[in-house]
Amino acid sequence: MPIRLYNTLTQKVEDFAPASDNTVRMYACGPTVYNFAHIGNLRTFTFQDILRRWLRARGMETLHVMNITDVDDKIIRTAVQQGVSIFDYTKPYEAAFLEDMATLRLQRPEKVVRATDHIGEMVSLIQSLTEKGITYESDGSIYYRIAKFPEYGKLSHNDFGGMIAGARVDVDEYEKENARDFVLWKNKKEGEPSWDTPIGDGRPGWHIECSAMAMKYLGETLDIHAGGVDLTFPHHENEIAQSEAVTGKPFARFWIHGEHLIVEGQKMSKSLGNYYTLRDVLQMGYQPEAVRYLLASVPYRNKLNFTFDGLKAAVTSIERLRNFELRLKTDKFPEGSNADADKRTAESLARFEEAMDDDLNTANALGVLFEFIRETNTAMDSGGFNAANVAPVVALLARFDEVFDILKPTVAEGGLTDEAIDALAAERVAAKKARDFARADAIRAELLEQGIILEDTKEGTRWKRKA
RNA sequence: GGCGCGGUAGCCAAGUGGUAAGGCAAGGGUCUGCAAAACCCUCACUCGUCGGUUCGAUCCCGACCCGCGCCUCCA
Repeated sequence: MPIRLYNTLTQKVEDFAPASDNTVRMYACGPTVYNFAHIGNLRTFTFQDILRRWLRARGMETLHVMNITDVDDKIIRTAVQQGVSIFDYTKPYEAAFLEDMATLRLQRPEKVVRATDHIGEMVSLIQSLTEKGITYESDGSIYYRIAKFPEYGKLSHNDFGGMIAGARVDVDEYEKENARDFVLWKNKKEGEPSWDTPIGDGRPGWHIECSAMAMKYLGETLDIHAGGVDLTFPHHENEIAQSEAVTGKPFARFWIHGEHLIVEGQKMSKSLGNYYTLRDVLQMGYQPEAVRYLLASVPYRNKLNFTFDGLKAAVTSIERLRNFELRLKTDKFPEGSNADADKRTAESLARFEEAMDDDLNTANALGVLFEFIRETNTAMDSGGFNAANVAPVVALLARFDEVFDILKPTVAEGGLTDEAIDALAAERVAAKKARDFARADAIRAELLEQGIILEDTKEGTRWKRKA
């Protein structure tokens, strides 16, 4: 079965394959770097990560471009206020964003590109639009006349036809012919950064950057354009208008939108005090994997209710998965092979993949895996699992972790190394053997303080890091 | 008003026209120097409400109630 993805454009789940060769050309709207990313932003980027990882797991190559919006009204306003250049203002947030991505184990897209490095491309695109008679100028700014693009509204499934006639003046100081017309190039304002170009001294509007950068790196028709739901309109609608008016070709074959995250049942906002960055959550003592697991566990088209109960549940779930992996790798199983065990593993792998193929149904995929783990644990307890059955299970877990990536613990800086833990664990075993339980318990307590849990099993003592 | 999404056990959540996955929590048990950890078992006659279609509906249709998103910057 092919991978099936929901396409906002057609409002249907469709079979997906790249248009040409084996490379998926995808563009994902990245962050505006005026602040630290919050967990809501990160939910969207986690969904994009799951998407790209699953495409790759299914044997495709990805050419994934993510933009960094490093110029917009908010950035300019704040930078001017602080008396720094927009570059100096955005630079640390851009770095922080890339750091957060790495912390959350979000794979780096093949290309991460800045808006301000592509002013020339944007200007060319605006010039092409002007040549086609789609733009108009007002007060030194250039606008897109949506009346010239009859398909306007096809992505967000809105009919704007009736509104074209009712020309209004926008509330800001720019004159527009139609309320829906949007700015491509903003005239320079005194005291604000600008670029002196053939179309004037000014700065780009928000929408043009994505069209320009996407087409520069990925060609006129992308396989996938992804982003948060809120971008569907107007941002993505405008991208379509800009790009297709110039090329006459579909801008993207698949439009994939990730739902938002809410916090404790409410929209996240600073005024409600439920606004969290990744850094905030990690400071509370949670591991990045727990955040990643929680963000990935709800299918991307559903709203995700981020709660601390949910985060704790994620921690415990990860432990269950890791415990199983640990058992698989440390238990001694009888020689030979059990046919039922292999059959169960093969079927679970197939069901896991089928769930992921089904529009990235991560909740279902996790269900398959947990059910498999319970059944396999039972088989292990009752002797229905042999040494030769281990390898396929290891492969199944690897397949799972290829996309979820939560099995490997994050080792804190300055924490105990594996070798140091091994040594202490061995010392405790010796103390136990000598029936020096006081010493043994002391070591156990000491390790626990460092987040290391010791487990005495039939095969001996093993240890693990707390999730 | 327009477009769209959702209401499944204490919480999160999958799902199908044929009688409810999974995770967490809770209760019980196995194991153990004690403990911890681990593992196992139990846990929705019921899927917002009311009608309809059907041999049969949580899943299809209609109405209604509730919550939410977008239509303005926003992941």
